[in-house]
Amino acid sequence: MPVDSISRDILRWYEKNARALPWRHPPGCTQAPDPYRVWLAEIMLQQTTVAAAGPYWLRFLGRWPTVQALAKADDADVMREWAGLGYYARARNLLAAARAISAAGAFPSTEADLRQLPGIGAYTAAAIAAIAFGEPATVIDANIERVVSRLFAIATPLPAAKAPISAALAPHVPRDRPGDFAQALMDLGATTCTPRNPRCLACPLSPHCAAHANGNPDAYPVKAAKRLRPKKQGLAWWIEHGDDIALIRRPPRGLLGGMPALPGTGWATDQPFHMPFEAEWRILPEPVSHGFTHFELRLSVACTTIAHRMAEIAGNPVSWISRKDIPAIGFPTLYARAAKAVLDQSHEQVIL
DNA sequence: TAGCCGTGGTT
DNA sequence: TAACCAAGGCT
Repeated sequence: MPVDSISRDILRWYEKNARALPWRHPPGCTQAPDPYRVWLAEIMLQQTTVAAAGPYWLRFLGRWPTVQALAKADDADVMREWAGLGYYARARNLLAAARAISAAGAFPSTEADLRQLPGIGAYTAAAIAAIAFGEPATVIDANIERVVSRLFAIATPLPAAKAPISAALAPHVPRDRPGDFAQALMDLGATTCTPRNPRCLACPLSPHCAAHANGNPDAYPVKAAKRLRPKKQGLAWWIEHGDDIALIRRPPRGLLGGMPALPGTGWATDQPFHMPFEAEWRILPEPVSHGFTHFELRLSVACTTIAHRMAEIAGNPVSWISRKDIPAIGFPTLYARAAKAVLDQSHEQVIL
């Protein structure tokens, strides 16, 4: 079989330039990595930077060192540990998959079997199969899409370009080192074949690269135009009773699904403020600005103190949490910032 | 298919 | 500053 110069050159580059990551074995390592660790990393890394996922991976692994341990965890504990990382459906699917794997008695070891688990799609199934089990799967993530679309000057706009990209890459996957090959391409995309201003002079694949030869690597990959994000607004209610704060839990699916939250109005482009009951309300001078994937939110916060605690607010069941427990409640970032704004303000008043 | 789904860093 | 982007999956 002839030597594939593309896989040879990228693997050679990887020997010298692989990023040292806590879940990764060094290039050329003959010992297979623990599939649980690889899976946990891959889920956390979906649409998430290495820098953001790293501390979460270490904490999860310390608390739940095996898939069996994770399978026994309480849902609320897992959601609290995930708080701040975003895309909370990943955490719900992670736990569901852990329980399925634990019940099955063995970790799925093929791309096809991995693909059946919740939270594991085409990319993640191929990545785990290649990295943890040595299966010569064709791994395609956003980095590899960029590298391959430049390498072969594929002008079809994403996401339709996915199939031609996969077809172009598949013949180059080395059967003996598919995991290193995938990770090498991802590292190359992250450090060298970057979205803007790619460092072609430092790239081991530039001799093979059609976009480099054309002089316009920046033009790839071609992407469909994306819609602009609408601006929405809303009001959160910070309701104190003695030392306690009223919290709700968001519905199990959808935005911030299953996460603790402050009660409040809905969010919309022209959402009017209203209060859930008559009281003396004080509105914080500045709303909390928070960007979601498909809209931007300005969340104002209205504060009051009540004499008699209620079991529900605006139809939502309420739990009362002590002030000192707020930092450990596992708020998603939006509500963590809203709570901080309130607590910072009351702190100022004490000082003044 | 395309919209939904978080957050923080980079340019 | 605003847009872009990240080891995507689900419906």
